[in-house]
Amino acid sequence: MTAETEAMTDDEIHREIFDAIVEGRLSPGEKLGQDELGKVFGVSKTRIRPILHRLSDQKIVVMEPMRGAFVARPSVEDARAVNAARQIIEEGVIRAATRVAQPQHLKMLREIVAEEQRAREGHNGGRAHRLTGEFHCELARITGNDVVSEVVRELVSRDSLVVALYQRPASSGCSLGGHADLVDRIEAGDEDAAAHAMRHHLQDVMNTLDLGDEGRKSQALAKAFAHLGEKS
Amino acid sequence: MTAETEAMTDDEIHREIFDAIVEGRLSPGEKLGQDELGKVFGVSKTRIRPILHRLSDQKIVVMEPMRGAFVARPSVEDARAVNAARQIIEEGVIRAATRVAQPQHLKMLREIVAEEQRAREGHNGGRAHRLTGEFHCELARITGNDVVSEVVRELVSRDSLVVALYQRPASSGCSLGGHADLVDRIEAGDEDAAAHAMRHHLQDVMNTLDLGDEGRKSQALAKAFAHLGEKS
DNA sequence: GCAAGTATAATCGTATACGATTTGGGTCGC
DNA sequence: GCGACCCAAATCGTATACGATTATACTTGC
Repeated sequence: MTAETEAMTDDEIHREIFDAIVEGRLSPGEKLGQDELGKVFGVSKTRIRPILHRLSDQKIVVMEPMRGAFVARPSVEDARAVNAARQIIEEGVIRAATRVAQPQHLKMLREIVAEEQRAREGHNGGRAHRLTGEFHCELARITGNDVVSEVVRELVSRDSLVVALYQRPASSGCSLGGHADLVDRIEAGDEDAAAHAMRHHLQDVMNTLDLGDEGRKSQALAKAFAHLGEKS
Repeated sequence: MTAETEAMTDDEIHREIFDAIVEGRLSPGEKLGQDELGKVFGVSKTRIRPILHRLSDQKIVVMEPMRGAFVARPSVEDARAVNAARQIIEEGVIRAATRVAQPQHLKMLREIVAEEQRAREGHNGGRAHRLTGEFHCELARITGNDVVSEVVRELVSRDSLVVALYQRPASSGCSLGGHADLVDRIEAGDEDAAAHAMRHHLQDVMNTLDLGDEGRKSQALAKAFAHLGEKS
């Protein structure tokens, strides 16, 4: 269990929890006990608390006063806000990327798209989703600006929780051609077309989500026992 | 001194230090002792440490291991990176803002521009600079997206330290017409022109800085005693 | 039998205490 | 006189300890 007998740095512990959440190993709403995490990583909760606060700043954890930390459970409004923010910010990103993109960059992007395709064909939804995020991060990296990369990375990680909560069961392979299309526009050097495609791509992703039934966040139980009663 | 006998929440303490840095009350490089801050706010350093870490995540404080926390002292590369990131991200922001701007929004922007002008005429450089940041934040607010507003706010705050370090002494009133021009483009509804103007505006701000002499960050002492010897 | 009130256990938030590391000054040797 | 070494004071980082608050289970009255 505590395989790491070696001392872990705060950043390592942070990344461990961060990845566990973004990759779906920890589900939204799950409790993150301080003493419990402390025992897992072999440290005291004195070091756990600031890490939880940091995750809270990144909006992938929520801390309820005197109750503890939980994996964030973004509301429908949050989901729409993050997606809208991505439409605004990543428009600037893809415009900048289109201006400076080199053949090597396009090659890298196409490789990710291909891997994504393979993952989908193998019905590996989790891996496909990870690569989707990776694509957008790599796109940001083309700008050569670490600050931009960090911002995009944060937004993408927040979206991970959104899809974990609101993804339609059978629609893991939705916007198949979206990314390939973006690369084409970038390669063509058509900045306006690339920007337009990006906005619609993100809008498409939004539309594949199941944001209609508002109560899904608290309907996990209702869904689990749906077979008991059909009415209400 | 500790006027606040009432208990302050962590966020209040955070904001207090944050504002002190952004408004220039604390200069880049200044030491932020944990025990010292604890005594100032009447709490223990257990509560100070996470706050310093949070400021460190926001990149306006740096924490050197086993040495303590200091007000950040962004390098020339950092300065360029933040400005470049703003050019990329705020292009998306001003495009989105141009699409949805209402007369009331333009009125608000023009008021800020006017106040800025007055502050400059009154040779109140500090206030003028604060309003410059306010302008960009208000622009982001037009999008109606809190996530975007937060991102812009963070970038603007980081730029505060850059100008505190690299601003040319006599050039506090540099890009006078820049903001008014931006509002005109938005009012005209010309998205491309607004985006173009934004990029050049940020580039202009960059050009007014004194990034040439690389060592300015550690030349505070050298400059203070420049009269002693001209050679070196 | 069920609801309300109470007591206990568990957990959070903060202060205090203690080892680890750095910094500045002083001393010794050259 | 100058540099290297060493020691003490200060500060950081972490663990432990303790009050405060909440959740759970039990008891009691209706």
